[in-house]
Amino acid sequence: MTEPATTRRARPGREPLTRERVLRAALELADARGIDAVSMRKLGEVLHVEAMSLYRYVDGKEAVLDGLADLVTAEFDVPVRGGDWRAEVRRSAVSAHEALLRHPWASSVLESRMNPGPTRLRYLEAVLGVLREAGFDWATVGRAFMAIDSHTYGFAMQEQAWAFDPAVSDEIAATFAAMLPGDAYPNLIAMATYSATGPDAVRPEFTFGLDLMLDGLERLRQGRAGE
Amino acid sequence: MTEPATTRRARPGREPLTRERVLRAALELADARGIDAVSMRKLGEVLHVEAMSLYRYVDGKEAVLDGLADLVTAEFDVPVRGGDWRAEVRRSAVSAHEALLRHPWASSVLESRMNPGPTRLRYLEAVLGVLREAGFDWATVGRAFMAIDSHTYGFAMQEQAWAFDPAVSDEIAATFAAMLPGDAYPNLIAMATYSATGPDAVRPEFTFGLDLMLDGLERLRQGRAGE
DNA sequence: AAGTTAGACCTTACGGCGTAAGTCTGTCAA
DNA sequence: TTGACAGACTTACGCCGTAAGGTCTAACTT
Repeated sequence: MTEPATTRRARPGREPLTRERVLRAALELADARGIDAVSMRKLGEVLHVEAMSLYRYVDGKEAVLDGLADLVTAEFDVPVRGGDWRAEVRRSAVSAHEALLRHPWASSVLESRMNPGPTRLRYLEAVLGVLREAGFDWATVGRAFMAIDSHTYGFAMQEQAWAFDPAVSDEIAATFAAMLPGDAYPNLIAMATYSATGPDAVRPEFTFGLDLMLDGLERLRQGRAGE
Repeated sequence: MTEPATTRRARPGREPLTRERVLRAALELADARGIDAVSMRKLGEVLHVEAMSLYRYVDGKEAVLDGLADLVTAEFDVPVRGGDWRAEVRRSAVSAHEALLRHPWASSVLESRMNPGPTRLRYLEAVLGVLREAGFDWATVGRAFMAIDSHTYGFAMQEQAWAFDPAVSDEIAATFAAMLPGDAYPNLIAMATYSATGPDAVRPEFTFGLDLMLDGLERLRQGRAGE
């Protein structure tokens, strides 16, 4: 698509639209009313513009989602070289997870995006760099990145799928017990009971799986160092 | 919705519709033409029925997706008690991953589903049982399950996002190098080059992250045994 | 000053979607 | 014979993304 070059002309009343303004509006819309509310028409409405006008700044709906993905990715902490690889990778993963929780719609959007945006590329570059610098060979770097990234996105999505209405979270166990065919699911019921009773006893913990993998990687790294 | 009870009457020409037939048709449609092709109208067309007729057997589009999710979940190997917990959990995770690859549309559908279906509940029950039997406390069982499941779904989705057209996979590196601003992404380019050159050198490997976590869990379990 | 131009925006239209509401039509129980 | 009713069809509404083309206006020519 043709970039609208430097703004030479502007309408009197309104400040001019830009790709940036469109995407920012989309982000607000998604945060406020969910990802399904992000339609070209509603987006136009928010910007006081007809839907079709957006197509001058954005290649279509899919491009809006790509842009949204990049905006959220920009909230990830980028790991820095030269430090403790494990701490850096952990920090970036944790921050990514937090960003995904801030924007509940984001996990599914980010995860289904082919064609990474510039921010994603920068993030990728940094993580690969840190891992490589830590001494992993390229094959392991690739696998480690895949594993950590998968866990991050996958976990955030699962968290949302399990996010029942918190108002009734105390009653989940009871509901479950009533809902399920009698004694067919003892473990499920025990689990539900347990997680409902204790003070947030089994609140999902992103770092559990993350640390399992980081520990394993570190062990792998030290094993290799001895070769 | 009111279940259509035992089939008492049937139209002459056609065999009667059932919830099962609807879902099976949806599965075929999704496999053949992608999840976006699963619309009530197209589904009706395939079944030689108007879209609205489907609503007698199925609560709506969302219920079709729920049903689809359950059908795919039914392809997962269920782990069995009494054996090696690690081998059983691994086998079930690997089979789940394979099922998700067989139905490329499935990861996103499964992952976004709240309200698990009966098959999912059975699967959950079995995995929880095996983990519990292995000696983990409930908190760890919950976290372990979350971690493994997240990795499974997350990995399958990532795999698809990275699945460029295989016909051009040799040229990815070149494309990348040309596409990216010069020397800003050295690691990315090195990685791309590496994975493009070697004989499928960095083909994504689901079991890498999975084994990292299983190893960690086993270590954790043995640590606890000594208490 | 007048004419031209190009960017920004709007209008219309098409084909698709999910589904609420209502209608027809055979079959079977009474 | 009649009435109920399951199983299908019809119509309609308000969404959606976007192709194609039109219009307005500020700024640049000349």
